Amino acid sequence: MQKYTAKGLSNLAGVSVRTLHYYDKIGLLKPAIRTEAKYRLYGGNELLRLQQILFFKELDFPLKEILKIINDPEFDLIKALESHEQALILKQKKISKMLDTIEKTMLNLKEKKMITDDELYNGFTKKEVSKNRKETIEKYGAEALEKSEAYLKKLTKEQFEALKNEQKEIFKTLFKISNQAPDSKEVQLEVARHYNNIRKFWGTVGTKNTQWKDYKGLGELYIADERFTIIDGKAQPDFAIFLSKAMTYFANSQLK
Amino acid sequence: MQKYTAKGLSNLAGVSVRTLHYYDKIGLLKPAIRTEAKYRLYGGNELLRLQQILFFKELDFPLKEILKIINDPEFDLIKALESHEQALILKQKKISKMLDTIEKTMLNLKEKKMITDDELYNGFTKKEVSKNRKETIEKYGAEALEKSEAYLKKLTKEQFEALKNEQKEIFKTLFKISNQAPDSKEVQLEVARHYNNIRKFWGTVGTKNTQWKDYKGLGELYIADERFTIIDGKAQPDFAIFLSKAMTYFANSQLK
DNA sequence: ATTTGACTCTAACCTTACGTCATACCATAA
DNA sequence: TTATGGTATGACGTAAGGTTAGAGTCAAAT
Repeated sequence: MQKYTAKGLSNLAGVSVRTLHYYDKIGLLKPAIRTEAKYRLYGGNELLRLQQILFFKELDFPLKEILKIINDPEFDLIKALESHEQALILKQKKISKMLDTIEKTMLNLKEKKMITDDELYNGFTKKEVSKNRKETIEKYGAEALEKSEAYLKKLTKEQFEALKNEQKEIFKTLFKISNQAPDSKEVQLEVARHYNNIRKFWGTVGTKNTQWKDYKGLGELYIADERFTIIDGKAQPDFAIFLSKAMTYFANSQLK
Repeated sequence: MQKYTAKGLSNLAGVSVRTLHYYDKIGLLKPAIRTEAKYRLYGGNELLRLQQILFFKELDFPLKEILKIINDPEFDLIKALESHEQALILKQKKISKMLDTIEKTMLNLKEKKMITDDELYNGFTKKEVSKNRKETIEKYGAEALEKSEAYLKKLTKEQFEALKNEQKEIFKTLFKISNQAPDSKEVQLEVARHYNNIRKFWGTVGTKNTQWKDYKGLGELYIADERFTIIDGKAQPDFAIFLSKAMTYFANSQLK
């Protein structure tokens, strides 16, 4: 009868040598003999037994169960298969539910979702857009703009509208006192209100640390996209810069 | 803001306290504060964060993945959901395959399958059957008979027919030399042939040890069921006893 | 005869997501 | 004041092996 070394059997059956060691240890598949040097040697019977093991393993039976099944001929195979079948059906149902949930979640996200590039810059001509981008890049670097846009695209439309509309009042108040220093007490107080107002859109996503970074990024976004700082119908780029400075100061002061 | 103690949050969210400890340790959910006595206290934010965690956990995301998702707002949630969806679909397909295989296996087993009590004793009148059983019990004990019958019922029809028919020749040879001692060399040689012949029906099921036990059980079966030892049309109960002895001797000698 | 290179052995630690003690500390009500 | 019950840390256990590490073995090539 032919003998297989560990590697040999491993190659034949497509399992790792470690697996054979393990099966040996737990008594699932002992080698036919051990050489003088303790080498495992398997014969044809062991190959067949291994194939049986792999059959049940394919069906996701735990090894302990497999051990029972092939060691104990008294074992009621049909019953085992039936109960295993039930378990698998349950698993399948659970997965179906999860798939449903994922489907719904994605639909939700996609529906309320992501502003397209077009939407992002609607109301501007392409020329204006590229000019705006160019200027922003010159002043703040390409990275800052990229981060701003990436952030913006992650907002839902809902959040985008909220950003544009819900804070008009705070912005008006801030605009009025924008002759003061960005780090003055009065300005900072109003910025704090702005922060609290906006924070709810982030929910609990992100650590506090990343939220401060986001908040600074939002300031840069205000500079990059004039629509946010339209006060009484007119864009106010200087105010956007003032605002960003005030926000950055606020975030930094909160960081420690 | 309201505070939750470990148990409190655990009750609210339906997770164990140990889970909270664990999430704390791996940095997935830190308590808002620790009291003087190191007690964990969670706030509303932590409750929300925990609910997010549980949402993804429900979808079978590993905790590491969840950590990334809710800590890094840059993380592409949709992509993550999509790839997870694919993984789940694959899982489902795999399970479907397994269910198929199980179905087929069970069909196979049931088709070729299990001898009914009727079949087991067809050809005998009920009286003869109960007499046979009674005698066997008297001679070998109830346990031996039960084991024999249990074994027999686990055979497929195919195997049952094989047992009845395929060994006629070996039996005839053995019958001829049944005047010798059961442990004589010549008898044992023939028994070895019988063993090798029959062993193929067991395949690789069972350890060698249990196979020897089975072989002895088979000997008792021959005594209990006269159909196996019909030589040239006549039942040979004495031969059955002789045979069983020879088989037992063979099995015992092989055991060491 | 020796040196490679490919294998082999055992032992031990690592992984996931906690459950389950063990031991000691803390808080509150009767 | 004690009984009761919550809390903390630490350590071990789970399933099925993966992954080194250190040491021994085998056959072929030099």
